[in-house]
Amino acid sequence: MEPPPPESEEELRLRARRLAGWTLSDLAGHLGERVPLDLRRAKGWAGEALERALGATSGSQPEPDFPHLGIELKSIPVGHDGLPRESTYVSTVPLIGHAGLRWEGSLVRRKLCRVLFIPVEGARDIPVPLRRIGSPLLWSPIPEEEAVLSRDFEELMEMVCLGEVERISAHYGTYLQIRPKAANARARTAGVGTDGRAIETLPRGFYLRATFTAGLLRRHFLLP
DNA sequence: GCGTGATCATGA
DNA sequence: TCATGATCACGC
Repeated sequence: MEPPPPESEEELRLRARRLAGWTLSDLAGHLGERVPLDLRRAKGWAGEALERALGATSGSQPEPDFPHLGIELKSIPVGHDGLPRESTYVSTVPLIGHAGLRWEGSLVRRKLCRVLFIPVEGARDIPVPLRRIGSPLLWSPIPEEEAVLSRDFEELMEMVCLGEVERISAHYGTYLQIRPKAANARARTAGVGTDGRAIETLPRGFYLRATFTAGLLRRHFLLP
């Protein structure tokens, strides 16, 4: 049910390809689990179930899901048109001690360097157990995409380091954006305020815009 | 609280 | 209608 980590990229591709066409009910049965009938209290279930089925070294470590292969796994909820319904979480935003952090040395780059996207039907009118898993896409950013991602990252991190975290909204960034990533709006973590003073602020995460991932899927599949 | 997996719910 | 800001669960 839960295989060891795949030994090669090819093995991972084959495992993912085998899941295409399965429903979430099939996936749960394969893993010996129950499918949640409502995702409101199980938002990460599909993504975590795919990790288990593919042999990702689970856990919440800040590194790609398949560290030995340098591959990050992302399930992506798609509508009836096959296009993403949601943005994609990438990683936590380092809010302190990262002045001068460049794209090249970032966790965001390490994770986005190679990503296995697995589309999953996400239309709300399809009961969760009946939602189907799609064909996987092993993606790496083309130079033009990486250039934009790199610029977004460095511009956003510059704001963070200059003490402008509180001024950052999800409107900033072309492909990459910063949004809250916390249990609730009262959560607090250490950050830098104006004048470089320490502040307590809402934890944030980097996300890929849905319009960006839509572009990826369009490039590789026949989509509107 | 942190970092992971994300989707929900509502205001624009 | 859709993206933003808010929220849910889990292991540690």
